[in-house]
Amino acid sequence: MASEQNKRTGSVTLKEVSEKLGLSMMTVSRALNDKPNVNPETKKRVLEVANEMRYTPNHVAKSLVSSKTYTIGVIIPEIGHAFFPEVVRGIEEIVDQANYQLFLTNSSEDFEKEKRSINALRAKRVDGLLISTSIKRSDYSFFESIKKTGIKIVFFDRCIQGLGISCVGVNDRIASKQITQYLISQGYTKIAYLSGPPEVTIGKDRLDGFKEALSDHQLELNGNLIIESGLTENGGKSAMEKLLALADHERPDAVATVNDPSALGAIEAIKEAGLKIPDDIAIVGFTNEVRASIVQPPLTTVNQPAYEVGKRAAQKLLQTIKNESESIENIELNATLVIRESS
Amino acid sequence: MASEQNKRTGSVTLKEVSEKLGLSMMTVSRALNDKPNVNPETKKRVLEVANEMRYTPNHVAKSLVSSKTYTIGVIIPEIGHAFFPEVVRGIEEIVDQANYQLFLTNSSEDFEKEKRSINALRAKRVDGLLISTSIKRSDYSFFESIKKTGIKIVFFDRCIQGLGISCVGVNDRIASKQITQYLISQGYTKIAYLSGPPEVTIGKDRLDGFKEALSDHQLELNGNLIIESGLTENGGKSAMEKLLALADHERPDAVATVNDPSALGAIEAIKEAGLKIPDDIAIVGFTNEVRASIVQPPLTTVNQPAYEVGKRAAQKLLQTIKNESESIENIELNATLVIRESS
DNA sequence: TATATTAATGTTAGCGCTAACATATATCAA
DNA sequence: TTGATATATGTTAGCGCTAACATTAATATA
Repeated sequence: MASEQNKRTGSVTLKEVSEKLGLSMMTVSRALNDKPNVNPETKKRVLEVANEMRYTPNHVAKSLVSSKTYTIGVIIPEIGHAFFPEVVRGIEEIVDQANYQLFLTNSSEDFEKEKRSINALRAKRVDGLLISTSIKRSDYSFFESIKKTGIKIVFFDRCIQGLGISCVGVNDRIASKQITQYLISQGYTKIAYLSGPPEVTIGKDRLDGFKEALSDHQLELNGNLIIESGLTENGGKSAMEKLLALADHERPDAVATVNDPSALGAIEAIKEAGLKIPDDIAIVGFTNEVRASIVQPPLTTVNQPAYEVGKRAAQKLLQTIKNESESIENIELNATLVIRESS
Repeated sequence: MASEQNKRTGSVTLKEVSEKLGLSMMTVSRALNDKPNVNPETKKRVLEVANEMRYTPNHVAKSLVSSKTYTIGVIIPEIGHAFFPEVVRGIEEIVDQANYQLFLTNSSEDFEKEKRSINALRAKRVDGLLISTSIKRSDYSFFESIKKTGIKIVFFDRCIQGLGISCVGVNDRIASKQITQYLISQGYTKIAYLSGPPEVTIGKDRLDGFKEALSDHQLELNGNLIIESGLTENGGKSAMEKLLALADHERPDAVATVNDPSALGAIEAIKEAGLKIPDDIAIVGFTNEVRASIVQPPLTTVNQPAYEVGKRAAQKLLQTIKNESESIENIELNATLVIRESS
């Protein structure tokens, strides 16, 4: 293209602009960065010429000088889960407003990949990291060691406690308690629960909330009515089939579930058994994914403020980056009940 | 923490590692980057000490030297649309395999934001850009000008032709033609169409495919049966209401639509009118979003290979980055019909 | 008038790294 | 023994930019 272009990279450098103007690089730099002590007319000329030459500042060089990259890294366990794109939308909005850019990596629930990504992002010198971890075991030494490097981190949705790292999540225990209380208030008494994997926080917290609601209302906790379904539709279906195979006097009149897919699977099983929802068995989900409103009958569930989680996590991270002494917080957002016809 | 840490950034530098080892920076650099002419024993020591000191190479500095950042930028119109997270998943997979990182920005269908993001990413010196543009007008001068800067670009899903930029998309015209042909093969003859905005490629292409299928089968094109619905559920519903208000002899026996939301809206209208699907009116969608399989009756629609679009686009971009003389291609992936009960 | 003050610009050095060239030592052929 | 060749290491310069200090010219103050 134009003759002023740099041979090496194809882009115009400060030096080239300053030579064209007959000024020092420093003056041009000051003019372009709104620094004081630049003659207004000089500034005008600089801006004109820089524009004309299509000068684009090299942020790589800027970052090397300032040791700030204005980038953050985001680690998502699975972008395919409807929850996370919404979180990312929230993060992106805040990050964009602050003129940061966002590196996205999808760990696909693979902790090895997550580690590789985090290390790559550290090498890229991101100013901070927003992590929803895929780790299932309790070996948090990796996070301990990267915390020691001083990089700013905020966890979201899937948090690890006790590391002194801020976290933004949804209070799953309370939400699960609320939706169970709702079932109880509707007069159901034999309430079953399709639980998630106990080693994952959401699995544990939601089950805890369920149990708490029962005991608050002096309802007996029947161990036979708590079945592990995992987080999938298939899991929900086969778990429900087990419940339906119980003797009449044990059979539940309502089912709470760890998430919507699990509830959707359970609905299938109930329908196949020729039973009516909610007349024979009521059911509630957790997540409020797209299908929840359209399944027959529409599913009562819990809406998680995904977008808000993203926004708050990003805000917290940017504050932590800006302010060396920012406090470590555990921010829990409240989910809301979405009452539909399945209960 | 450890005393070897750099005062400025908190991270260990090559210089610090080399001083500890009593070697020159160059030797250490060579050892760490698997360059030839390093004594195997020296290399071993270097690796040990670097590890011990938790040395993390500074890619910002590397990038400045090499003018390669191993990053690409991805511009998405709306991460909230189910199609795009899948595309991103495909992109991420390829990009990760090649040890690149991915900057994600969500333009929210706002072209001004899109431009700002592209410029910011250029300043960050991304090696390439993957763009699904939000532009609706036909002023492509912005893309012409950034193309001149020499940055590598591949469009995906929403392409702009005639700029000499590669593109990976789904052949909407053919897919739309196929699903219409399917309706025809089922014996429907009075087929209506709920169209998208004509100024968007998908709006135009899908309508074209519909028309082509009709004319290929010598079916008359009744202008009254083509109604603009936009891309939303509400639009689909009110467009369908207009069709239902037609005189009996004009009323369609089947409806093809520009996308699933529009079809879902139309289904609502048909149900409210007390008509049966597909007995009174058949309907087909386009996109195969999550709700399509769960709506009553399950919706016959077109499945777009979103994940594949992402993969191919990322592959093409990486090739374009690697190979200066990579050809400009227009890659069209085929959508597949998903036959369900609504037709 | 001499001197301090401010405004506008310039020079130097360095961010962390590596390419390119330079040097030292060991190994080989003739 | 001499120089040629290969191996291992070191030195210099520079990527594009800016902080910090230096200089010059213009203005204000005593």
